[in-house]
Amino acid sequence: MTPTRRTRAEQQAQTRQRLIDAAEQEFTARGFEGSTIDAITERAGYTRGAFYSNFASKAELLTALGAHRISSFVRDVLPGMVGDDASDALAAARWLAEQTPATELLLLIEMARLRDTNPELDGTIRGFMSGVIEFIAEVLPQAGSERPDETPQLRAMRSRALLTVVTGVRVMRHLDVDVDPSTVAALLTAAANLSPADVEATSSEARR
Amino acid sequence: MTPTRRTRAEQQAQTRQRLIDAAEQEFTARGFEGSTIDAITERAGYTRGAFYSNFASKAELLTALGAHRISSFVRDVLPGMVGDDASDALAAARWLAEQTPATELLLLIEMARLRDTNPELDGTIRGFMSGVIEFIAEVLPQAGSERPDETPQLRAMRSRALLTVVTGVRVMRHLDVDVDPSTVAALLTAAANLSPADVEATSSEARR
DNA sequence: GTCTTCAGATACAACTCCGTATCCGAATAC
DNA sequence: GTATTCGGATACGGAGTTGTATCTGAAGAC
Repeated sequence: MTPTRRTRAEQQAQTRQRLIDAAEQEFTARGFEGSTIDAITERAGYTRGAFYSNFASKAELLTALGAHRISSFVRDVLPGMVGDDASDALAAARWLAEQTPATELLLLIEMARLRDTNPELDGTIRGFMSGVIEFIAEVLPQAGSERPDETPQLRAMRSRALLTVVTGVRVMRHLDVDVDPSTVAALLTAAANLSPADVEATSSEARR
Repeated sequence: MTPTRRTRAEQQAQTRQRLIDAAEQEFTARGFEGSTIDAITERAGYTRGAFYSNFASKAELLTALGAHRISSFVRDVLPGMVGDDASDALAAARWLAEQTPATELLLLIEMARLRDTNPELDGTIRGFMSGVIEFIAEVLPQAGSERPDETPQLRAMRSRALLTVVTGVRVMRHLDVDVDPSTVAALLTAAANLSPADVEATSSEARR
């Protein structure tokens, strides 16, 4: 059925990966403490023995999962979100609306809550976020390439603003609040086109 | 030490409230499944007996906590966030930045994750969100009262947009990403001043 | 003042989960 | 082909958690 690996190293790598995948599903469905090692291994098609010969503890599995998510999210998901087809803000908004529940985001939030007891997660989270922000900053200019005045700082600022909006939308969706695509699109373009002038303007304008 | 209530009803109400407060701390610190009834009751200064004579299960306590949070957040926290002193967007942004970790938001996210196993949470979440959105919609006009063309729909739209941005910022902060106050301020005013024209513009503008 | 009721404490039984210790069988080395 | 190594399975002890069942002391009724 599944193409069986041959060498021991390949075999174990596959086992390890399946455990990580299963853990992601369990974690997002039941939370970290809510997930049991038995449930994870069973979902992956193994027993507890397989788990303990690959990881020392549940926390270590979480760390491994975080590291795995960093790369795959930046490589596979983000590009469709900011670049390419989504250079149109409205398209990006629709893409956001159609996305399946924000698994990695919820995972990140959970990891953040576990920082106190598992300090090693701190680096994982930080790495993930800076990776995402850098990626967005790189892709951003394509959507507004007619503006040559962009400093790296400005791009970074716009990137963070964009990520903030995207995150907000995803959380709202997770909380069953509908934000209609045109609103999302408007927010996205506002974030992507932030300029120092805008920022100056805000305080005086709102101050009436 | 603590002013002791007299009647049974008052006494029990106090106990119940203390259990709810303790539960909130435990839940936000360790998550729902991560918290034990023993830890909650002990933190509140009671034993398991007190718990089971006030709640049928941990899930019921969570629901009670959610209901309690709905009112207190809308009454006590939100006003400082959108109205009054914060009619200045920059002030609102700073207020956001200074806020302690977004306890009720994290609680809400956790509750959303538990929807599948506890369907009654669905109504709680929905009630909370619509309450917040309505509140923002009511307070909003004060900040931009010179615009008389506001339809209820537009106000609702702006309210949702604002809440989206606020939520995004709070999550970013929880994930240790700094979004500087001026950026937040710019996003907030953009959200608060959304107009149908903006929305129309986005698609064509971004489409180049 | 006596009796009743009930909030909360204590004790207990069943269950679940974790981690280790032991075992098995198939790749690797020779 | 035989010996060895090691990924993964099985078995078990121990700790922690939940829910119930029973008990107690003080508030309320009369």
